[in-house]
Amino acid sequence: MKKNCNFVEKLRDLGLRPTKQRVKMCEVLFNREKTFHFTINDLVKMISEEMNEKISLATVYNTVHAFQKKGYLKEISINSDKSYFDTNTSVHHHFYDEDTHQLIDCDENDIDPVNIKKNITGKKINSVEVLVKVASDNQTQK
Amino acid sequence: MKKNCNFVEKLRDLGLRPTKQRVKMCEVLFNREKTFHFTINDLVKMISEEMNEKISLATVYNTVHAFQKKGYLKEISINSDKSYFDTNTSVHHHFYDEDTHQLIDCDENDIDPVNIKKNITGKKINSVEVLVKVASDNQTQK
DNA sequence: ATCTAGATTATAATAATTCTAAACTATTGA
DNA sequence: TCAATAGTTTAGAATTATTATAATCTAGAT
Repeated sequence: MKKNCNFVEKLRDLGLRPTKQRVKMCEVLFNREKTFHFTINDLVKMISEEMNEKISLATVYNTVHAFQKKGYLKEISINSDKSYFDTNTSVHHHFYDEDTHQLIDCDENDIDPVNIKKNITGKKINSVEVLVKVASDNQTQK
Repeated sequence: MKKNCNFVEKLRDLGLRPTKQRVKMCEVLFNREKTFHFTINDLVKMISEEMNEKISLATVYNTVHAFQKKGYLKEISINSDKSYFDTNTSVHHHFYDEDTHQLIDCDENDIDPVNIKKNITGKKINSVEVLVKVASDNQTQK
């Protein structure tokens, strides 16, 4: 997606102090061709394996939540014992494979735009997320 | 919704042994005019407050999951520290109020049917859920 | 009435997440 | 340049939801 980005500037733009840890996390998360989904646990592993770094678990949580609040990451609504995040912050939807527990991005053309005809009075719509749960053809629904 | 249902028969039909605890839970969950959403914690409270009964937490978990597996309850995909269940098992969608953390059923007419144009090869669609996150008009997105 | 598979229970264990408070550091401005 | 400070990181403890365990109990069959 982005290459050799100046994450220091990007962080400053978001109003986040560009600490060593945050810049490292930006590199792991955003210095890639493709966006992807992850859990906190995945991310901690990536940091230690890909970057050979150790960032405190508390900092990983803090930073992911800071990025999320600034709209730099998106949390995906799926009922699971853990939280899933997405580096793709554009409006898009997901397939969830109940066999493999994998999340797969819906292509823009896979699902027609969702038409909300009536909203709750006095509220504004922050997001519209579609989750399509799929499983093997030859098994009963979980 | 249902009144004076024979929950013993209903449980048997589902292939679940109609124990005292399961019948009590059916009464709390399904002996109402309206369907509703709850967490395990809500349910435990309802059992002790409305019915003046004490059912072990493990049994409440077991039973809710048994009901879910049999399609008598539906789990709602929302990212939260706890799981939400719905006594309305028909296909319908939800508003989630980020201010009050309340789940609200979408009326059948609030949202047009979601049109999935392309599915994952070899998989069958088990469910399509839309979650519309809303918040007060006069505040920044959470 | 007895048997037994399935259910219930209290409690322990696990796992994700948040809290805490001390140590550290990026930025500001003298 | 350097100290002040507000924001950040950290290890570890605390919290919370959920699942596992293993002993006891019970609905339904014989």
